[in-house]
Amino acid sequence: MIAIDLLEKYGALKKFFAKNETVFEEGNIPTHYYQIVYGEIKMSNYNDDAREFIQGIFYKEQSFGEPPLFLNQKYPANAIAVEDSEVLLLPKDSFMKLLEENSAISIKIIENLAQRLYYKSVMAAEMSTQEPEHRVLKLIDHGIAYFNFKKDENGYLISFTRQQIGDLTGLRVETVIRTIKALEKKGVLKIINRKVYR
Amino acid sequence: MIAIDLLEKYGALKKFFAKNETVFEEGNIPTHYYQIVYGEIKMSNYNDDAREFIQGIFYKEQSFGEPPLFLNQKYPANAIAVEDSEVLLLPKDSFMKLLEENSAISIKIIENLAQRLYYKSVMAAEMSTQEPEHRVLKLIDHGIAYFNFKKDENGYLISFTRQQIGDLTGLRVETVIRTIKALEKKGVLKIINRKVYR
DNA sequence: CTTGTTTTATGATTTTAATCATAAAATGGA
DNA sequence: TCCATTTTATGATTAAAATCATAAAACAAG
Repeated sequence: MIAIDLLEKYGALKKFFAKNETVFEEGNIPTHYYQIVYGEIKMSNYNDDAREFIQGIFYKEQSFGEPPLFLNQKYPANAIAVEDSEVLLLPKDSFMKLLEENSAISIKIIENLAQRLYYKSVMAAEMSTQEPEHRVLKLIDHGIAYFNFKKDENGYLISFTRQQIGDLTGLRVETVIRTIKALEKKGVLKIINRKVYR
Repeated sequence: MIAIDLLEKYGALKKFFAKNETVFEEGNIPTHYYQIVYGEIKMSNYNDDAREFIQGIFYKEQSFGEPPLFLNQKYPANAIAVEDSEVLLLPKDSFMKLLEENSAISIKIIENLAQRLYYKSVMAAEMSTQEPEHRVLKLIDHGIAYFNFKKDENGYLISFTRQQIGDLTGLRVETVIRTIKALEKKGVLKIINRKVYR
C-alpha cells in the first residue's frame, strides 16, 4: 500500500511474526499501523462456542486493522500470522503525521477502505440470503480478483482449505466439502487431486 | 458529513426523492457523491427470489454510495428513499477536486468509511456464527449507537419494523417476532404496545 | 522415517430457522 | 371514513444445514 521507504522515513520498524503468532487481539486498543512485508495474516473472530469467522486474509504489501485505529475503538477481531511473516509497524501519531503531510496517501487509504467495504457488502448480502453454492462461488470469484490465486493450465488454483472457505462464508467444513462436490458436478469448477480449480 | 455550503461551492445541487423513489440502482456506474439533506435512504439487495437484504439505512447529513464511486465499480446495491428526502448531488469530478483541495475532508471520509467497515465486520461475524437472539440484540445495540433512536422513560425506542430487523440481520420476520418475544421474556428489552424499547 | 495433526471425505441423525397458513391490529391513502 | 396494505402475531410442518461419528489421505515436525 504505502512505499516501505516512506513508512521507514516516519519511523516504521519491521517485526517478525512466526506462524500462528498473534499480531493483536480482539478488544485491544490500536496503537500502530500495520503493513505486511511478506507472509500472510488473517483477521478473525471466535464466537461463544469457539467457532471461527475469518474477516479477511491479507498478503504482502497489504495493510490491516486501520478502521479501529482511525476510530479509537477496540479491535473487533484478532490478527494472527497464518505463516511466518514480517510486518512494518508505524505508531499511530507518526502515521497520522504521514497522512497529513502526504495527501496522495489519503486517497490510497480511502480506495483501500472502499475496496474492503465493497467486499463486505457483497458477502453480507450473499451470506444472509443465498444458499451455500452461491456463497462459496462468490467467495471464490472474489478471491480470484483480490487474493493472490495463481492460474495454470487447469484454471485458477483456489488456495484456501475447505475449512477456511467455511470460516469465510459462515458454513461448516462438511457443508463446504459437499457444496464444492456439487459445484464440480455442475461443471463450474474442477477438483484435481483434492485441489480446487476455477 | 461535508458542510452544505462547501458542497454547493463545488456545484452540488439538491434533488428531491419521494418516498419509495429510487436514487440509484444495483449495477449502475456511479456518477455522483450523495449526501442527505433530510429524509431517510436505504441501500439494499434483492436475491434471486426477491428476498431483500438491507446494507444500511442513512439519515440526514450522512453520505452513501461512495465505495463504488472511488473504485469505478458498479453499485452493489440499490438506494431507495424510505421517506420523502432531499439529497445533495455532486458530480464525481467536482467531488474529487473538492477532496484534493480540502485535505481535512479526506480524513472525514476515511473516518466515515472506517466506521461503516467496522459495523460490517461486527455484523458479518454475528450473522455467520451467532444465533438469532445474539444477532438481533447486536443490531439493536448498534442502532442505539449509530442510528437516531430516541430515548424516553421506557428506554431507547427501536424505530425499526420487525421486517427491517429481519432484512438487516438475514432473519425472517416470523423469526424476528419470536426472537424479540424471547428477548423480552429474558428481560433484556421491553415491548410496550408493539413497540420495542431497550 | 515415524508420528501426530490437519485436511478431505461420507453417511446418519438432529436441530433450528424457514416456510406455509391464517388472522387480528394498525397504518396510510383516497 | 373506508379500504387496501403493512405490521405484528401464532401454530404446524418442512427443509436444509449443522451436528455427530468415523476414517483415509496428506502434511508437518521431530
